[in-house]
Amino acid sequence: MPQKDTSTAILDAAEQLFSERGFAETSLRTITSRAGVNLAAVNYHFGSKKSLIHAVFARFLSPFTERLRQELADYEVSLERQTAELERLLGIVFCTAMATCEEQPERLNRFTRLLGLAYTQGQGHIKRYLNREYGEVYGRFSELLRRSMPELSAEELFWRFHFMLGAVMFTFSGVDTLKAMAEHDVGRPAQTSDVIGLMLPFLAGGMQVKAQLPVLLPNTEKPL
Amino acid sequence: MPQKDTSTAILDAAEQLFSERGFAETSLRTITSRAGVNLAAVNYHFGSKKSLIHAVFARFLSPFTERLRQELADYEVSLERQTAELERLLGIVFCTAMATCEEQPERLNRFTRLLGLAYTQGQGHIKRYLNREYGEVYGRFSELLRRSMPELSAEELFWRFHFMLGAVMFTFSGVDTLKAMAEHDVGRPAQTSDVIGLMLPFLAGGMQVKAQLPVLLPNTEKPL
DNA sequence: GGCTGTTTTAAACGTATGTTTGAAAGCTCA
DNA sequence: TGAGCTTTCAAACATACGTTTAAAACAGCC
Repeated sequence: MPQKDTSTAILDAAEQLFSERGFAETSLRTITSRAGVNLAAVNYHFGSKKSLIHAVFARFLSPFTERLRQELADYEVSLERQTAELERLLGIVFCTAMATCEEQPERLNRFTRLLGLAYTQGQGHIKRYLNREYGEVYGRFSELLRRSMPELSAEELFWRFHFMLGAVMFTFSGVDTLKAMAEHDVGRPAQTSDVIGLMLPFLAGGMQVKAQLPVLLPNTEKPL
Repeated sequence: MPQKDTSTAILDAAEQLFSERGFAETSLRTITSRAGVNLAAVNYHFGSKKSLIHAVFARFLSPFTERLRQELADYEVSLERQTAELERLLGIVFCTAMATCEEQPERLNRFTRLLGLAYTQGQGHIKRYLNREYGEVYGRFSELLRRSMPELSAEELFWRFHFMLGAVMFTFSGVDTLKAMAEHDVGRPAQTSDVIGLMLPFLAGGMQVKAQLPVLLPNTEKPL
């Protein structure tokens, strides 16, 4: 096979290593030696480590957001004939993500993990980059989400949306570890699509549960 | 006021800085200068950066797990007279956490963020330490969780538990940012207890939703 | 006051990192 | 073939890090 070009060798190694160890914990030397290229190649092809990180995100997110923009537009049109439905909207996002890397399903895990790292780990420049570059599609999605749950107050929608985001991010961040644990505990191996199948009802159930004031502090009557 | 002891000054600074930037991104020099102590003090009092990280976790987790162990034992006893109930069990964990740092409510956010970082970020030694030191209480909790949802298969319970964990971790990891966003978007400030109040129904709703095979791939009939 | 053990300090050490350099190698097209 | 451009390479650079050291400052106690 024709050996792959230096830039993509670097991107492949970086994507995998970043997702395994985080950004700060992965050195350019580790990346370049894994990729089988010279250390200086990163600075030659990408300029800096920061730009390499951005490029790793862009390689996945650009095709993904392109597809998603289209899918959301179609969905928006379809709303004129049928009613908004949460699970369908969420399904679109998952399907678009899976379709974006259908020849390498493990990339989906790696990538959600990268997104989770970008959100939780410091490295403010990543969040700024993502927002600048892909913030618009995100805004369109959350508008459609709002329309699919018109009975929810803005406040409840905001928080529930982030609860959902957390469940997704966290799960896919550690999905390989979790799959191994699941196989060990439960005795049955799981595929990514199985996990999504289990997650969708959970998310929809949490999003659509009737709002209520719960007994916030069950134990206030006993001495703490 | 009597200036605080060197060790706790270091722990305070480390707890805050780690939770803001992550472990690898926070240098001992930043920590000691924030704490107003000499650089060598960390190695003198804690031995190494690793041990400092462990100590940061221990300072919160030891009292917390101590309380939680007791609360769970009480709950277990109460199960002999009343039926298991998910929201009550979850409420116990939240309340115990809030009670552990009731004079400094912002520590709860910081701390969940640290736990989230420990889970998602590499640094395998942290996970090993946490499991070794506090794994037992976790096991007791998950057993009680199982009992509160007897109708769920082991597989579904496993995954739903981690979806829930993700929602909690992610939310509290970024709860300060999220509160600010919420105030900006929704116009109403939120307290941590408000967030918990909104989260509990979401979690319970997702956990208890009737299992079903959803239309996994809504769009398979259209060309991708 | 002077001794003993503890704590603090400034300085240095060794190592790892991201980046730069300037020459060598490879490639394209006339 | 050979000029002109792109790409690779080994080496060095500057900086930041965690850790160690040995002397100074401090504390408690006889």
